[in-house]
Amino acid sequence: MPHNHEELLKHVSADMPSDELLQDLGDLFKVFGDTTRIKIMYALYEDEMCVCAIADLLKMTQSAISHQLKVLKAANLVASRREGKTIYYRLADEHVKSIIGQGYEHITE
Amino acid sequence: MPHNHEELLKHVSADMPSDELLQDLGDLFKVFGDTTRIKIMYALYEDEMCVCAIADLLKMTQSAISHQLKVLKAANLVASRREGKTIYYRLADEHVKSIIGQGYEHITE
DNA sequence: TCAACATATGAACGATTGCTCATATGTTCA
DNA sequence: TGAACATATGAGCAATCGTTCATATGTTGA
Repeated sequence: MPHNHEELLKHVSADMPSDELLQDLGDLFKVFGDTTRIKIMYALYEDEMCVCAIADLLKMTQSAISHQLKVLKAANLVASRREGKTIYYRLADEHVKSIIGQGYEHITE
Repeated sequence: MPHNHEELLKHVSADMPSDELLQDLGDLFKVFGDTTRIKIMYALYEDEMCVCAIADLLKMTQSAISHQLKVLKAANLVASRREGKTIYYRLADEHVKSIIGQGYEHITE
């Protein structure tokens, strides 16, 4: 007979967040899971930037950057403001820095 | 003439980590970017668990869990020990909890 | 109002990902 | 040693992802 985990499972599943929240968590981290988006967030670490400056910095097309900014914005990781023709993006809150910071610590150990 | 960001770019790119590190960061977060793996990490939050207990808990096949544990282990997010036929997995370090914790805070605001 | 600029968006395509299925490896006990 | 159990692994397939290309939207100044 395969071994029995009934007790353990009862305990652990009681402490598990809802499937919906776990799905949202995965979706959030998926946004961090791409080098281009990580670079964009790092670029915005200190100051806001317009789309074409980010494109110049990363040597990528304006379109590619724009698509990724949309993803970042949908996840509430960046915010933007318009100034004439230009749109400036900035990090939306401190979580971005602390999440990246923790990741940084993990890989540089 | 499109507008000029030379000064800004010089400053920002000086503060950017290496491409290799940014790639590693993206790869790390990619591992967090899947609901199954998030669930596994949550299951291990309090205590170690064997593979079949995790499979039972998540109602998934042993094979699927085993594949994902391999990904988690390659990223140094979980560690394992053998006890007879059974292999117990546990979280590898505190970064897992703090990264998930920061993500949790971000989405529950 | 129209040309130039800045950004956004939709379709399409190649690459990556997560699961399943079949099977292999490793361990215990009779 | 061989049957039963626990886990790992490789191939294959559908689904998702990130980019490009073409084009649309929005803003300014002449």
